[in-house]
Amino acid sequence: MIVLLLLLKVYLVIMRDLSIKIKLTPGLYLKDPDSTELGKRIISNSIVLINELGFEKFTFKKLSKKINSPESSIYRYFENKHLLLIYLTSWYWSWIEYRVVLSVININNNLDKLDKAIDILTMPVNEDKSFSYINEVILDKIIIAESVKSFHTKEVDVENKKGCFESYKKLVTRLAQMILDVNPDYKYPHMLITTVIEGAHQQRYFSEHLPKLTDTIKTEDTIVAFYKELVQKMISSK
Amino acid sequence: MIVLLLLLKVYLVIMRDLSIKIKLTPGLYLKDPDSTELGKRIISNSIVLINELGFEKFTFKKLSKKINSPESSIYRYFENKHLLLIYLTSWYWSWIEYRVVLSVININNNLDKLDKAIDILTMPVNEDKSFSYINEVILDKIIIAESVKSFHTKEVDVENKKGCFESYKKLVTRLAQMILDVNPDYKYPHMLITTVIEGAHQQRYFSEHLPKLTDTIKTEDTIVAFYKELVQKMISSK
DNA sequence: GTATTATGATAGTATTACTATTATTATTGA
DNA sequence: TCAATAATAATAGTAATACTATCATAATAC
Repeated sequence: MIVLLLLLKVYLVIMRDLSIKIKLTPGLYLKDPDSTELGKRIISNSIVLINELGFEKFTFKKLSKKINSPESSIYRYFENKHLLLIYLTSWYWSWIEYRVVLSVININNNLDKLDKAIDILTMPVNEDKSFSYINEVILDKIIIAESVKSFHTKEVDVENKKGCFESYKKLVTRLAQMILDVNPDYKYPHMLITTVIEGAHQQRYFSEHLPKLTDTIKTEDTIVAFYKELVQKMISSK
Repeated sequence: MIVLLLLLKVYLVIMRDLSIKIKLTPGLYLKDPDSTELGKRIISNSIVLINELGFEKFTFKKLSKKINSPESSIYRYFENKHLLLIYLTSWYWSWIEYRVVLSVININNNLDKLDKAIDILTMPVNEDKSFSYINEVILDKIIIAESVKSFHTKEVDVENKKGCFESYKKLVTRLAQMILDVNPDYKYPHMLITTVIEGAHQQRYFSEHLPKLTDTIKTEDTIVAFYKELVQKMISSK
């Protein structure tokens, strides 16, 4: 009983610690949106609006109407909508990493750990985990539909130097290490992981919009199964 | 000797046939750019300019300056720059399919055929095959950097109905069939192929801009090797 | 209770993404 | 060969986008 309570405490501390840690590098914003009420309204409403309009048709003007604040106030938080998108994706990847860490903490077999982690990377987010002011279900949709745009720009090298993609790199690094923990000789852990992460998102997008490009079945989750098999076959020595 | 000449003739007929076949569905354009001098200048210069500026900063205005024709003339060929991008990617996938068909025609082992096809899907385009007025080396760069934007929009479903993505689907269907020719029991041929195609492009992009997300080595082509192994391991009936 | 900071209100600008109109060539076809 | 047709050029214009600037006001901190 005491052990259980202790475990629970460890959980909560980690959760609290990590939830507080979803503070992102200052290179992403002009003013930390997590530090004010307006900032939080910008984040939560931009998620809804980007999902509704798509990133191309989303503008700060429209967002300003939605939150009843002047456009110029939004510009005090983010240089432009592209950096806001990077902020959202960074938050997302940090949140995914937090969930990976949490879900793996009481597993002591490396293969099982990796398996659990792949689950989190490839499964869709179905319920809002009610992480403060961010709707994770909608954010997950945005990531599937829009996240590739965050790094497919001419500014990618400059932004990369500024640290804009650290959250994603951190997650990939962690998972690459988890692969190496299972098979220390495996040569391409980063390629494998990004193939899985981006591939799973891509397949989800295809199954909704371009079903001829995939083989998903409505009733069962073929995507998770496919990428789990992929990882297993690739890292099995021999 | 006669056999050789006959083979050559078959080659040329196929080449001519396919090269002529890189006429794309009329849903993509208002006026076929392949039918006029101006249309061809629009295509060839847009490839160069999109590569230079990136798709976001590319505009019909800037293109019109480059080709010394009014902006309104470009609008007579394409409704907007997004449909021009779809046109370019469609042309690209049709061209890739043409190369796949050609490279595989004199191989009679299904596994070797697939292997050769994966080569074409995953290798970068190094030399301009001088296909008329289109620079395939630069086009390949655009596809790697920008092609995901062609279908990651709110209009994807409408455009899909108009046939905008038929070239890509046709290629994927052909390769899925090639997988089934090797292993008729394999369940996810489309997923596997899109994972390979998009994955290879993604890894090339990462190796240039976000190297922490991949494991490529400058000296050798790890990307081709990685995805070949992936396909082989996935379809081998264990 | 003043200094600081955050937000609101308003205005303005260059560029983008188009549409429209008319003039001028080039091509076709009778 | 001349008229009709089609294609392009030249020019103008508009609403929206992507910002920047300024000043007033409200909230908070010391």
